[in-house]
Amino acid sequence: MKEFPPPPGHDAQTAFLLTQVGSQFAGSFAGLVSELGLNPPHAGLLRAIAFGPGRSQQEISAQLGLLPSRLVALVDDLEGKGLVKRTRNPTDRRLHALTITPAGAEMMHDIGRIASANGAEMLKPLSRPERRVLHDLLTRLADHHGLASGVHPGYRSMGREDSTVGRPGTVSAAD
Amino acid sequence: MKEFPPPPGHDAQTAFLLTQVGSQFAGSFAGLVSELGLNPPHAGLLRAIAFGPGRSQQEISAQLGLLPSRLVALVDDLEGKGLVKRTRNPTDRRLHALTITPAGAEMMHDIGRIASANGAEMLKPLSRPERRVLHDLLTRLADHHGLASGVHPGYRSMGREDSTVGRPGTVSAAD
DNA sequence: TATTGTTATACTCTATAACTATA
DNA sequence: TATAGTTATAGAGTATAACAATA
Repeated sequence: MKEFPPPPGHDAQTAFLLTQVGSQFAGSFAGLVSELGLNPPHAGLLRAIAFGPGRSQQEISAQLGLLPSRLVALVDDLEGKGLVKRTRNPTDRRLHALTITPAGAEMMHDIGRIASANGAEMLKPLSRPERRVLHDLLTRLADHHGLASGVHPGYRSMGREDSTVGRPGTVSAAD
Repeated sequence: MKEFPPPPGHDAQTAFLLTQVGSQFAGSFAGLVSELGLNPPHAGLLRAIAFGPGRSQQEISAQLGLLPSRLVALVDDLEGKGLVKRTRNPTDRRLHALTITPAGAEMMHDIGRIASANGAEMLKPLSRPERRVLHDLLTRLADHHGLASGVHPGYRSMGREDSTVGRPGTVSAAD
């Protein structure tokens, strides 16, 4: 079998497909978690707290790469729903340790079911071996680009100060 | 070789990886086009006009699935940069035919170069055969989910009226 | 004085609705 | 009256900066 080189722009098309399908998957997941009264940032934060309980808001916001002021609103939401709890650290009363409640653990379970169902539905057109191949390829891409496991890059802070151009750099729809 | 079934949640992890990597790619592309003074919606609109010139704003907004009022602002931006032109239809003076200017065609070329360079950079960890496999898998996923070729789902209108729940359904970071 | 968390504020993006002109 | 485009307005989402409590 002869190897034909890819046509010019092939990589661009592949990359575009990746953002297109990725956005579709994300939108589908967002629609499902919204039925639980949450949005994707909520789900990601809840997950971060569940997997590393007892940490301060500062630590969590640093891990997820979001602003402390934004974290406050998200934690407020989750606490208002009784899914997480703030506990002041007695030795340093400035720190608020974040933990999930039993209701939060249940919610995590529901989110997991939703995520599995969503993944199965979205990947339905691929056979199981093909899904494994896709998983392998995506894992290598994620590793190469330094994407922290379980942390969605949508959390990353945007707007660089160091850029020579210094354009607003809006991301909008393509995120 | 024995076939092992994937562990539970494997599909969910694959789907998450897809959104994660897709968001990374989209952000990288957004950063590059911002150096041209555009954002991804600008680029997508310019592309739509270039590939189907002479159509009305109504037609374009329907194709891309965005609101007419939003299209006005985007067209204003592109027209202000001299990349597209509005021409009133003499037979029905309500219609504005959209066409790209020579500068717009040049910009399309620049965007194409950027997209190719970005794609090549993002896919660098994969061999050419692997990129072809990835392209094939993604194409089948896109086809199955009815994603129009070249139209990013970020354009789709959000907020459904028909839903039984009727939640805001914010997409935010995960898009 | 420095740091954690919070609140206040502004800015961008997007969506809804009112408006103008053409038909 | 209906439609294409536009403008005005309001609503989220997000970022910056000021603030109070604690160290």
